[in-house]
Amino acid sequence: MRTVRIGEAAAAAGMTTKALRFYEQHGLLPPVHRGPNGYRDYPPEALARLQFIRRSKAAGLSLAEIRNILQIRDAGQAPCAHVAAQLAQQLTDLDQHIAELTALRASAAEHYQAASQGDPTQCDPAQICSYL
Amino acid sequence: MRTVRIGEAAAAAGMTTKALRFYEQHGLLPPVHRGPNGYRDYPPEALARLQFIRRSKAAGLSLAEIRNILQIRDAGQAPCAHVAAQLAQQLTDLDQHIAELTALRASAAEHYQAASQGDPTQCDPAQICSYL
DNA sequence: CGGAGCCTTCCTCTACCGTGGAAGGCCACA
DNA sequence: TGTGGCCTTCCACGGTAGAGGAAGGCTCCG
Repeated sequence: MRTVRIGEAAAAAGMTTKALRFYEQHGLLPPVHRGPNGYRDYPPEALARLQFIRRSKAAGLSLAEIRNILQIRDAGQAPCAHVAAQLAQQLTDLDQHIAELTALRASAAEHYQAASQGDPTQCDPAQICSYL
Repeated sequence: MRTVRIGEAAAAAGMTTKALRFYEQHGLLPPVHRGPNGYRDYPPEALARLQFIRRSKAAGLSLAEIRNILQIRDAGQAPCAHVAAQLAQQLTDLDQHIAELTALRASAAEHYQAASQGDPTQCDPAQICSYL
């Protein structure tokens, strides 16, 4: 198992080198060993961590939340309970967000009905558009 | 009908003075007449425009979209057709956004099920958390 | 005359997640 | 030796809709 440079690690995880440096800078990746030329040298195990970040992002977690989880794991604890709590919060947030968008959609649909059936010649210029 | 200063206009429209200057700067409000002291002097008709902006924002339109509508009206045309098209687009966008969030919610719910029922002691540290 | 409360402009900051580019170093191949 | 392809750092930008504040001018009231 050889170490890889940032480009290869990024490609293996389906990310960009920019993203990896960004994650390191923001505490999602520990400072990695540097070769004599200053290049980052990633051990093979780093890939699992990158993939975890990927999965978590896909699950809708923010980088801050992912960082929290990683810190728990790095402290030697199993983050399962924290992950469950985070996901529960996520569900609540999503439900509220979806409800808001759904309400907005209903309101937009009403406006749309009015606007598409309305008569432009009856629109009062002073009101700009009477359908909004 | 007297002209009003920015504070009064903003209060009447339920906005802040910051917002009014911002709208002017971004082309939603035409440059307004200034008094001899440099203060902005809003004519009473300006209120309708502000309220239109308010309604449009409440309908979920972005400032850019609102600006487009206002430009059409300022060009002497009735923006109804454009408004209808904009709202139709808005509906499409909302539907897609809602669908995405709904899918994300389902996936989060699945993860949550797994995480809350899982056994932390069986979690492989190398994977950080097997429920994500 | 003094102070409160408006107004002006201009600059910075918010949150999110990186992307783009500049300037320069390192390495291999022809 | 040159050239292309990696790598390094650091700075700026994007989109959204303003908020916050500094420094200074105006106006009204007592």
